Amino acid sequence: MKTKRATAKDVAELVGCSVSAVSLVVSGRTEGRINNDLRDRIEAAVQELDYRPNQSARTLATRSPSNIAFVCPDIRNPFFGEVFHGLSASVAAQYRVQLRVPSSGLDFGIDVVRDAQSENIAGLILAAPSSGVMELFRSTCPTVLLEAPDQTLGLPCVDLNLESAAKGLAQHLLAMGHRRVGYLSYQPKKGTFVVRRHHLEVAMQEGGAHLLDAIASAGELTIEEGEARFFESWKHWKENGVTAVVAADDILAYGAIRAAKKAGLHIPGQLSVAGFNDIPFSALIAPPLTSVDFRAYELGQAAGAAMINTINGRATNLTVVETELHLRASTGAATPLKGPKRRASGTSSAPAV
Amino acid sequence: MKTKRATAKDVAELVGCSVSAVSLVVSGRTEGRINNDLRDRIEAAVQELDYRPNQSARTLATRSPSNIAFVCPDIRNPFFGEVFHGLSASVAAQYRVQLRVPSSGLDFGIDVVRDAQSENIAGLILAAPSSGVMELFRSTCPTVLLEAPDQTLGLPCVDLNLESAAKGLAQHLLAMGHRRVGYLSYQPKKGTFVVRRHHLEVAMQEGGAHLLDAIASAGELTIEEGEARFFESWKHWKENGVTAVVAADDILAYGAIRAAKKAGLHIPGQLSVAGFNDIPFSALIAPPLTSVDFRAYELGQAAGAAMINTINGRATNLTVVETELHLRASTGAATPLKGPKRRASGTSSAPAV
DNA sequence: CTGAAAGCGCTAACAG
DNA sequence: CTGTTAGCGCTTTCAG
Repeated sequence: MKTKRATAKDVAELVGCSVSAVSLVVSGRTEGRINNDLRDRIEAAVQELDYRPNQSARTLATRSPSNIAFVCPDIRNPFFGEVFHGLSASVAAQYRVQLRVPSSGLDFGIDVVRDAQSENIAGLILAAPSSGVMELFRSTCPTVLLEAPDQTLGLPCVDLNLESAAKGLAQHLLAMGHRRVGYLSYQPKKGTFVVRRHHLEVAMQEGGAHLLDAIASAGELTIEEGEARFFESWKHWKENGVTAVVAADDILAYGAIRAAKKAGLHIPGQLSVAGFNDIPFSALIAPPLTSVDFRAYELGQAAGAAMINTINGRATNLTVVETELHLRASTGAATPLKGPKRRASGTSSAPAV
Repeated sequence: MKTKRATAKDVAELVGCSVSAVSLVVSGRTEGRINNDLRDRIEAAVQELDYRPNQSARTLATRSPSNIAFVCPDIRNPFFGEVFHGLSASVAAQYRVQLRVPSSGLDFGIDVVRDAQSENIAGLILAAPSSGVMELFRSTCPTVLLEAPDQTLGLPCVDLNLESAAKGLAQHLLAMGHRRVGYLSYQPKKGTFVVRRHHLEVAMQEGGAHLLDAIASAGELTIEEGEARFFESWKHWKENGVTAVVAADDILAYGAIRAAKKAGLHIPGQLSVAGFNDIPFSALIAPPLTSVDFRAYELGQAAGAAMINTINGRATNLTVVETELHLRASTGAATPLKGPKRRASGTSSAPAV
């Protein structure tokens, strides 16, 4: 069963020729080098032995690796799956892409990056790297950063237009009359999350509104965490007249919705909820979630294109992928209120749909 | 910037020693071999040059690869992300795992498998391989199959207990009075889906009920496909008195729910819906979906364990991971009906929640 | 047209 | 204790 994998030497011995001949034949550069008879015999032997060249050895010899590594924090998040898909498709003609994620926990550390670097890879893509990782990072091959605003290393980046995303969301909420908005954050030190919150806050303030942070930010990107952080913060928010909550990511928003429902709040009657990312499930939950579409597939494609350019020495500094706000039923008009502070005592129970 | 990666030779030259010395030092086997002074100087040079051994070259030399490849159909499906996570964690002490997926399309072909095999890998894990792939497959290293019932090659397998899953679901539906159940299938030639449907049908029949296939099975695992197939089949189902629909996967069930709602059907009042997989979002949609939990993380862990065993020559034939039925609001009592056939003409519109 | 030889970066015997 | 040698599987000059 575990037939030892055939090597070029095996083929050569079977045919009675040299290894170089089989090398030429399998790589198809037979033109004017190998006569047709020999070629046919080699090809037959290749078939028979099911020989396929050892890619690692080939890479070692040619110094032209055939795969690029994609490192991301958590592949369970459908967002990264979609990014991976776009990336993979856009480089498929020339490279295979292999995914690397932390074996456990919430985010990748420098170790995962170094593991990837220690293989022979043509390029490296780092998705949403933490500042901790970037401090320790040393480039050893063409590298592209994805979703890494604030990282001022000279590396090519592909970022989302988070400013327009946040601004769009803010304007929507402002137009609906929201002046006090709770914010459920995640990884407050990671560039992409810093920026989301920042632009949202700026835009809200320009509209004369305020962002109120949750008591604590989510430690993990799970529904449960979103739920727990919401419960923890709700008293504080309620006392300060919060009429809408924005979550740093849809998954947390799901948790917020669940918690709000459990607390007997009607959405959006008593509380509006919105998120970032717009993963496909956001349109299906109850109520459908207002969210900013991050165009994950495009992001992956852009990363692939940037990678190819970088490998070819035409490094692009920064690519920006646009985002799109999707308005759904989870956001609605703010409950009318009089002063800047209101005591939303109890709940005037509208049927929680 | 793109400082050429340092090699063992570079380190040796800087220190003025042989490459073997640095090899011994970096791999920590310095005991009684290298004197402390030399060791320290080498370590200093390693630091200075930021030397890290080329893993591919090391593998080539030692013939003991350090990573295992995981091939799966579609990483956008959170199920596989979770499996990957479990797998990754369970082999972390000894191996890194790298993911391989098709660059586009819905399923991996033999090409993806061969790409993986052509690297130096310690093991290969194939998730839900199609029969087409398995026909062409030739093992070149320890291989473990995941979710591959019906594949009678002599390879170690990790499967779900699909029989108890389907039986549990059937019994639930039977108890609720359902006698005509629509079935929304996906990839009807892939082992895992064949088996899901089969056991469901058998269990339904034992209870005197029938499974009615959709007009066509879903070509892709997306909400849209589920929706389209439902619409297409609903007339047929309705005419035959179908009171519940089971989807081969939760994602399709989401589509069915959306379609049913659009058709003005109340769930579960007029139609019950259930799925397989129980991805985390299933508890959040409206209405929450009754589904069979596939324990993705455990499945991944089991695959990791089976892999380790196989590598160590103690191949396990088959590992079965249990499943668990989660009852939620999407399933309820069948609308009372008189004969085996009922004309559910129109819709007595109960408010679609 | 074809084979022998060198070398990619590393490790593992074996001498000194 | 340390360096030299050989070789992992492949590609690539360079002679013949």
